[in-house]
Amino acid sequence: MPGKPTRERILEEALDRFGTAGIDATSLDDIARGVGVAKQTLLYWFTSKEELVIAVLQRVADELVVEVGAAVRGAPHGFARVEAAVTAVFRPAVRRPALLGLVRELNRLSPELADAVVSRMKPLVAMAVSYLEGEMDAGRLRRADARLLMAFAYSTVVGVATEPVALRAVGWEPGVASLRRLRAELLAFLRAALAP
Amino acid sequence: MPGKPTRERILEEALDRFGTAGIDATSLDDIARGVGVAKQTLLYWFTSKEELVIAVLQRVADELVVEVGAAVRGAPHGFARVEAAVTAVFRPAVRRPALLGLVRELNRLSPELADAVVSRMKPLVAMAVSYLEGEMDAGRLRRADARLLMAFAYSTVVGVATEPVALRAVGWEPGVASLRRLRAELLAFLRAALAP
DNA sequence: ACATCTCTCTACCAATTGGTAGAGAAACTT
DNA sequence: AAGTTTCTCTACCAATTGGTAGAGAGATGT
Repeated sequence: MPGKPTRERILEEALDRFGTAGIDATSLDDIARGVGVAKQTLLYWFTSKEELVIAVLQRVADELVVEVGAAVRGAPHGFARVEAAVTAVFRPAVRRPALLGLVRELNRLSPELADAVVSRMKPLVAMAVSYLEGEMDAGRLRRADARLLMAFAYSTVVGVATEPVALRAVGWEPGVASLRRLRAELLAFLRAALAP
Repeated sequence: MPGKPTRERILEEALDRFGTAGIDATSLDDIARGVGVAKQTLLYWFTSKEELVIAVLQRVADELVVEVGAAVRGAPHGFARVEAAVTAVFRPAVRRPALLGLVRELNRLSPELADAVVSRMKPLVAMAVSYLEGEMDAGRLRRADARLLMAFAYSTVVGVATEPVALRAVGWEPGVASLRRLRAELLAFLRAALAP
């Protein structure tokens, strides 16, 4: 039982379930059973399911923002920086597929909730956009609508990371080696798409 | 009440709900209420929820395969053909966002069900892959793993079409004009990514 | 006229949903 | 030692879930 405190374990289990099965399709009983605790223990730590959802979303948003932000700031300029961002998104996605799956759940959340999460990401987005525009001005990236460009890159990365079925449809089989090649091809794809 | 037959209206309503809210999160009562009919009428036409799910999935898969297949076959060679495919996927996605949303639901289906749908798409995938490889051999497309290339392109298109929240996060606002620009930028993105 | 088939309904059912009430144990304060 | 706070539990609850049983209405065939 010990190790991490109960609240922590609830949050992690909820993150996994919400991200893979979907929020609406995950019951408090599911989570409680996964943690090995009574459902009422969840409702002690989070007074309602919605509160639990909010807590999980905040955690995911913060984690992603911090992780990606750090990786990007630490990388040299040029495409290497884009590469660092992609890798930073990709790593946790592989380790924990539910993470990006949860980001996708945003689309079926109430607008207020979704907005709350999105606004946390705003600074990171703004930073990325102004960086991309700078690179375009310097001629190091293809000139285009930087905001949409980012949306496309995001879609591509998150899509690949969260859609095993689509990858299976094109004959891809999971594994460490093939995963490495997948990332390499993905970066080549993005590099070509962004090159001037 | 009349117009389309009941069974048809059930299928359409189910498609919309499954695609937007998710399959598990959609109850038979929801669908019945949407159609304006008693829940038991659903269970007359489809003996269980699973059967309804299967019927909806088959319809979506067939529709997409036929529509995209026709568009592609009718287009000239080169990138124009890719463009035709993207447009063919994009059009129904805009008209009916639930369509591609449902494709995403595949990831949380039972493997057997997902496989059944995927195998219907296999011929189209095979055709696309061999076409891409031909173009690469002819030097009209960047040399790369054609299968992964397709997975990336798919992710990008479907992601943009089904994730309004992500688009809002980069400051995009829906509308006919901006939608047109979105598609133009998306095609430019793909063209750059695929160009030799 | 009668029977059959097609379709939709009302009336239930057991299981599961998110949530409430409150008991019991253990660990701090005083 | 007594009281208070922190944490987890059992026992419920009304509402909703997917699904069953079967009645009734309307058309069609004989």
